[in-house]
Amino acid sequence: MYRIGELAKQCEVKADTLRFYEKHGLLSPSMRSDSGYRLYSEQDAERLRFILRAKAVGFTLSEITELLSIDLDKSNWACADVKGMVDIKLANVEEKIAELNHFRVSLQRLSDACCGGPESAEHCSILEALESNVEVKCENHSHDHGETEYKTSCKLKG
Amino acid sequence: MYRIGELAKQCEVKADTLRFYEKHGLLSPSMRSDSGYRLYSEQDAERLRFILRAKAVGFTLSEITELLSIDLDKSNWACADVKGMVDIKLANVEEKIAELNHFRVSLQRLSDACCGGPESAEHCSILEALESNVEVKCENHSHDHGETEYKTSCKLKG
DNA sequence: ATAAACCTTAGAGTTAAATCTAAGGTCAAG
DNA sequence: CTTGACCTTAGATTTAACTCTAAGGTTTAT
Repeated sequence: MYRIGELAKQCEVKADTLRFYEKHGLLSPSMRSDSGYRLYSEQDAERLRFILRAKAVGFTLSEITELLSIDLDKSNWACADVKGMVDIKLANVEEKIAELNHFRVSLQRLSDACCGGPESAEHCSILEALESNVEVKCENHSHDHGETEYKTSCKLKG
Repeated sequence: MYRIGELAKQCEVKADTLRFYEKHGLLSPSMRSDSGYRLYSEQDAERLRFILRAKAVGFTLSEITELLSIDLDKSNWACADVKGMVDIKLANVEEKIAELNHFRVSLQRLSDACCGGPESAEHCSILEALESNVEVKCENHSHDHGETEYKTSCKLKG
């Protein structure tokens, strides 16, 4: 039997987290000591590891609750059910990745459009792009800082 | 001048959101009507569009607050400062993408390992992977449901 | 016997960005 | 003159997953 701090350390979580999981029905210690300390069995520890593995692949705690209840009652569930959950989650994750990729591309464009030098930001392409509804379309840019020699290889398209 | 609902509709946000932005110092209407209604100028509307564009590339509201204050005081900032913000955000977004890709790969492996059929989940590879510290290593799998003919092309590695 | 390290509880706080509620005032149309 | 759509405010709620606080009890080592 492990006390809360022992199990926490072993699984690299905080004792707080174990209390939190208990409050939310994910994991309860199978015993209490005479003085009321939580005592976790090896089975409890395994359940915790299940939870942590499921977290590591991206499931939320409420999804994990569902997975745990399926796991305890496997014979009443089909593979299709379990795979369905994974596939929904996968679609979910792919959607978030797509959104972030959109951010990434836009940010990269902004970054590429700006010289990043010590010049005043008065003509900064990034700020200009945010000010007007303009799409940054290129990769290299030199500001017009009133100098006579520069190359402008960047086009803004409204 | 636009009333709150008009500007909200025009920019496809809720009036609540505009009040929220005001409370948090991002956007205040330049006037109030005699009866206390918020009245937004075209300049206010432009500021809102700036905010929404910055949001669309992934900046948080507090980052946008910073961008707005730079934008209003450009001459005291360098391109490097602005590009720096974008690059930090970009790194940030790339980190999140990497994390989600990790999830995606793990989920894909789990999904591929499971037949997804109507069979009982008693021998489901997904649940087995979550139960034990096993890595799913392959793409195709048929369960051993006690049948005599099947192919197991999936290996689990402990 | 006392200090340090551990444990208990209930409940509040954190983060981000809204969203909602209640109770009421304003305005234009019919 | 009343109905309905709009507006006002302050403040509570939402979501997820913790994290922290306060006030106190237990264990272990010296």
